[in-house]
Amino acid sequence: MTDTEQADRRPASARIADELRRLIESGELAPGERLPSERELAERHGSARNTARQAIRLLSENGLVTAEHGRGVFVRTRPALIRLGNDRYSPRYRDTGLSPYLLECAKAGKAGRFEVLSVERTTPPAEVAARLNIADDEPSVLCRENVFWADSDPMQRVTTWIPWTIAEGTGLLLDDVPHSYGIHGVLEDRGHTMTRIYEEINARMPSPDERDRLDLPTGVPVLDVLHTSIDQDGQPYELTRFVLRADLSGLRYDVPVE
Amino acid sequence: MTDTEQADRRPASARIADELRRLIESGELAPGERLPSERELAERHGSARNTARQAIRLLSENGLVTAEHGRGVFVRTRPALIRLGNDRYSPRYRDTGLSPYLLECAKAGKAGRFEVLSVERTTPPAEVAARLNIADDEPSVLCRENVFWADSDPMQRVTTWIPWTIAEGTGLLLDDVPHSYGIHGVLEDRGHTMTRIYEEINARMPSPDERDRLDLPTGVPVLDVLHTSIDQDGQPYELTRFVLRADLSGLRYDVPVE
DNA sequence: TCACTCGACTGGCTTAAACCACTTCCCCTA
DNA sequence: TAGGGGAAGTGGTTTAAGCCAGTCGAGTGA
Repeated sequence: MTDTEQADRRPASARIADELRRLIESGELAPGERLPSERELAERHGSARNTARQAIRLLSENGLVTAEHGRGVFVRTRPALIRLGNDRYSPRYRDTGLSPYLLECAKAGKAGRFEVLSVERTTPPAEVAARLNIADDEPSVLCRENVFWADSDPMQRVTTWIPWTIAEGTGLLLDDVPHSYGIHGVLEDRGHTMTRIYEEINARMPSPDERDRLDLPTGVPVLDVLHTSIDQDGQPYELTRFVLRADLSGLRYDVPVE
Repeated sequence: MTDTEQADRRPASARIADELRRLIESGELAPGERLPSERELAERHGSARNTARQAIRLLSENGLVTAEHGRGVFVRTRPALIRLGNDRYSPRYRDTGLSPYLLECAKAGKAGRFEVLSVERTTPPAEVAARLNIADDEPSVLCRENVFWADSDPMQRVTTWIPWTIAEGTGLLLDDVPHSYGIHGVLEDRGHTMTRIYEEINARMPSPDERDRLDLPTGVPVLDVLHTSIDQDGQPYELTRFVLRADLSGLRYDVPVE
């Protein structure tokens, strides 16, 4: 009784969302399956289409469904995590000769690759210059922008800033970094040892630009990760910022028990 | 020209959102300041109120503004990060005698405290039992639920499972854990040394329940963090899950350069 | 057989109007 | 002076209608 009363005083959109949520969580609506259309949901509940739309927005914000323009609204499939731990440079990874991203993709049966958007010598933003401990009034950093793909999904946007004094002569200006371990592999080959000294992780909804570039469905937050490393001399040598979709890729740190 | 054309073919709500975004990023609308009301925005742009509303939703999803029922829409203040690195048990923290959360709150000039929601001996969920390497068919774990407050903001929801064999006799069943370093301090006092072996971080929109309990404004994602630790004998001794609002608390790992 | 077009369907955006719920503050009363 | 009531203003929800834009398949034509 109390339940019914409580349910009835809630907004209609919340009630529609609850019914759909129940169907999804009980498995009656399987992952990947299409929900009834907005118009059908509205008619079925005797509501306006906007009310059904609001219900779907609620589910979408909860990560249960994803809307695709012209196709329909679909139940989300379970997230596939991508490893992104703090032991990124540990021997466990180095031994494979692959970057952690490629390695995780391989384990998940996906084809991973970096697409280079741009490589250029630029003047860094003030915050980047400060963290890299360099002057920000001259074009003193190498800035690389990549997109990492897992199969056909754009997974993360990566921007890396490296002091020009470290980058010059490394071949990092090429579109195709000649090392399957990526930039870090090239730098290690040149005698640099790297230590992570700062990492910052935030979650937020994507900007329209990010939504475009990462091809994000509605309601998917992004993880915004920033980290810096120093080399063996204590000099900051790299600042990297990732923006990655949070539904297909989480962050994982997993130490095997020996 | 091209810009204008491009802008004109975009939805009106996106254009309103862009103008507000510009005002916010340029500082003309300062953090904490109130935006024009939906009705005023609509009239000013010659649009319907719903269109202004949609614009605000876009900004809200991007974490730029937050809507408060009956009061208005406000520019977000800059996130105050809470440290949550993998060096949680390092001497740097131990020396202070405070848990990392309390320490970070102190540094940020906020009063942090744990509110205990429940402490009980229960049967763990299957996944928890598996990670703690115990049988899941008897009430064999201590389960604690806390809410962590920073000043008057409910910041994170914490659930901790500890094998009963480890928990019994520690005083962990009390509402008030007798140690400012928290559960981990109590366990360390009893001779346990802990090592983080698994950490998983995801971002998603909150469930309605979480939105209630954490008192979340619209458009704020949560970070969902799960980790386990082992003791000196290699036995899993703890599984903790945090759900924390992503706008007031990020995750940070910060090693000072010596 | 291939390529294209078109129609039916999907979600996305907008309008205009109404009512509800919450907050704030002012004014009036006890 | 302290408290309560109410008005005004805010965001939240809903309705009903229309048009736009993307998807997909059936059918047509070369």
